Amino acid sequence: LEHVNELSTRQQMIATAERLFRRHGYHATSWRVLVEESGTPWGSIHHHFPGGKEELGVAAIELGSEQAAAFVAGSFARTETASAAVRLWFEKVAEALERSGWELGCPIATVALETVSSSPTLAQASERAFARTQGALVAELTAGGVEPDRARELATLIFSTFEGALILARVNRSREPLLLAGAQFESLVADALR
Amino acid sequence: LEHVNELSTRQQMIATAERLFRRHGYHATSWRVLVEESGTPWGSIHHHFPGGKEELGVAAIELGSEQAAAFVAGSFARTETASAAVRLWFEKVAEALERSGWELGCPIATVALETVSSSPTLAQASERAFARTQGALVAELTAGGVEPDRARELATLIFSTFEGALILARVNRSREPLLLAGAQFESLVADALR
Amino acid sequence: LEHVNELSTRQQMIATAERLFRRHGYHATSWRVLVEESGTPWGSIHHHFPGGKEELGVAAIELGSEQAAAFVAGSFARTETASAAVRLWFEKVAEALERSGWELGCPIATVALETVSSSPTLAQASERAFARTQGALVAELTAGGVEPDRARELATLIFSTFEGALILARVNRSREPLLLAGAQFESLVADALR
Amino acid sequence: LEHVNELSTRQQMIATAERLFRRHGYHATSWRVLVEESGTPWGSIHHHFPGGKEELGVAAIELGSEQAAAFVAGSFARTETASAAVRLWFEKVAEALERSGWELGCPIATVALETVSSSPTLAQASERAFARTQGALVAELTAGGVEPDRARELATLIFSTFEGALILARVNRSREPLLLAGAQFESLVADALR
DNA sequence: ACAAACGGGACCACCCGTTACT
DNA sequence: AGTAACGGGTGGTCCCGTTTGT
Repeated sequence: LEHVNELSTRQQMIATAERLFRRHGYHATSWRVLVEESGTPWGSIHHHFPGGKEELGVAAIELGSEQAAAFVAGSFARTETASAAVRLWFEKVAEALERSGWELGCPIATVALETVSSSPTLAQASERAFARTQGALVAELTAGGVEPDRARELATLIFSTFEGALILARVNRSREPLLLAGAQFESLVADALR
Repeated sequence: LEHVNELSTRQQMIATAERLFRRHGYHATSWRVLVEESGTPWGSIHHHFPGGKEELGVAAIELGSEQAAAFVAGSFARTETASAAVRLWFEKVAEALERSGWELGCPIATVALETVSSSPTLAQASERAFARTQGALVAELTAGGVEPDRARELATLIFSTFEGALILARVNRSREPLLLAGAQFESLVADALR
Repeated sequence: LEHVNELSTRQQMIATAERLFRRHGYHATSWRVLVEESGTPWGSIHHHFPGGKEELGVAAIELGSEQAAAFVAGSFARTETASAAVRLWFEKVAEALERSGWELGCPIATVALETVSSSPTLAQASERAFARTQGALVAELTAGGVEPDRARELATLIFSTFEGALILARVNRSREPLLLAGAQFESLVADALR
Repeated sequence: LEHVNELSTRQQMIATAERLFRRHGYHATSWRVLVEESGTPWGSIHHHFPGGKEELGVAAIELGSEQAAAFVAGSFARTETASAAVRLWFEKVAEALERSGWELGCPIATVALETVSSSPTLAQASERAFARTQGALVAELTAGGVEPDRARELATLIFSTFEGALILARVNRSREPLLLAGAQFESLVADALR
């Protein structure tokens, strides 16, 4: 029973951190706000994260990439063709973004940009996180019938656009960049399937 | 003469801020570091930026968007077709990024992501800055022969990809995402020119 | 007028620090207590001591050694022979210690012992401070007629005993160690004068 | 068997504490560092030291005074006259101090100075510890032929000098203060033996 | 005897904005 | 146009003691 609690405290901190990092970024998220939002105890911070805030950042980024990869997989699971899956993915993300009041962007990008030039640890975590998400996309495209080399190329392109469109959509408070990209890549992937 | 000096001090602060924001982001850049890096006087901060750090942020973002728009225009000026220009743009940015030790990313994106959900002033400045850069791209594409409506769509798509590829390139320390996108959009723009 | 105030704030902080370091040592003296005791503003700490607590420590140690050297000189000024001066010095220190409720020991020794193995900066400051005080004693002994080489030896011996007796007197809440040492060195110095 | 283990763990913690207190003092020595250095388990702290850090401090000081008293006795055991013993004592301590990289000073003085004005418990422990060491010296001098009253006086003087010279030697990274004092007291004790 | 987590609080560093004065 | 100091506040880290459960 306690084991559940222990897991829960650390996990709850990470989940809250992931949300706060998405919204306000790494530096603007303080431990104080984190414990207030998550309802977890101050005093256990150092116990659960002996590596300090950096360790929290790494954990949050990892959680974010897991969720992102799962989101990709979910879109492919719900559609018949890879091309439709890509479109659905972009559309669902656009919807979720709008529903959050344009607040919940990519859980990796903000922290990555803030820390890539100052914290090697977080920079590597960001790289791994992007690679994992992109890897999920490559796997799904290949499974969907795209030739492996082309799948890798396409995934890099699509994922780049995804990240950029997510930023533009958030700043412009508009789904358009994501929807446009979704439509464009639907046909591009369809071409690759022939 | 004095007016020149004042302008110069302010301008120097903004230029240094633009560089530091690109590298470390908004919150991780303090006035102290700024005056150390720029060699400008402490005491003039409030005089030149009565609006505080936010005003500095707005100015830096504006400077960044001017430079980005000029960079786009430069690529189109140096090539014959719009499709070649897009490719050149991505390639040149990739080169510049690598030359900076993968440190100098987009001057708008980092600050935008950090502040979009907390500072309306900076959020609006980011939106305007993205719009200006994207607008330059639309103008060039139209001037290059792309049909206006398609030019707007293409510009949104290309710019989205540009922003995302810039992030991935920086985090992965690789030009590939930018080069891949450049190549892809060269043919897409070429299609639009027919 | 303001110049006076400025001097006063930093100087007041140092004076209070010297007192607190004497009483409780370096690590047990916090900035919070310091500003409370001295009535100086929190916000100016970093302005007056950009080097942080270490810089405060160095300044306090320097002040302490100045006062100690002045105390030595004062004893020699008030007596006719060097031997009587040494005795008077030990006696006056013993009185002062008792009057302070056995709280105000050596302003250098505590900080020195706490930091000699961890802060080179403070270790050097301690060494300089001891050297200055001991140097004052050498100068006075020489001026009093002791042969220079013997004066240096005697000063080292007397100062060692002074520091140790101060500790024992404080811990035992007794003037005896200091008085005993004073009496012993009176005759030793008298021997050196023949 | 279990009893042996328990004793050993506690004893190991005390021994490590004694070393760390000598080097860095009481306040700069944390439980975390202690368990890391000693390799003893976290969870046993409260079991072995229900009185908290203060109890550890008392135990370390007691251990220190035992070792110091034994060191004194050892010097007297290895020499024929009390005067030679005193000199040997100072010389051996000077050697040991230098061998430790000028890090291992008196196991009592640092903690004593840090806590004498804030923790009555530790202050009393320090007083007892000094008294025990000094008492060993008195006993040896008396056994060596010094008249009891003079032995007490001499011991106070010598021990004062010992403590002070140990500080100066450590801060100056020089054996000189200890050697000088040893030589001086050799003749002083020799005088007392006549 | 040990382990894991809680829990509040304190540490020093540093932040940004403002004021008084040159 | 620039200086120096003020001023409150928060940053992340770490501390020591306690509790709960093996």
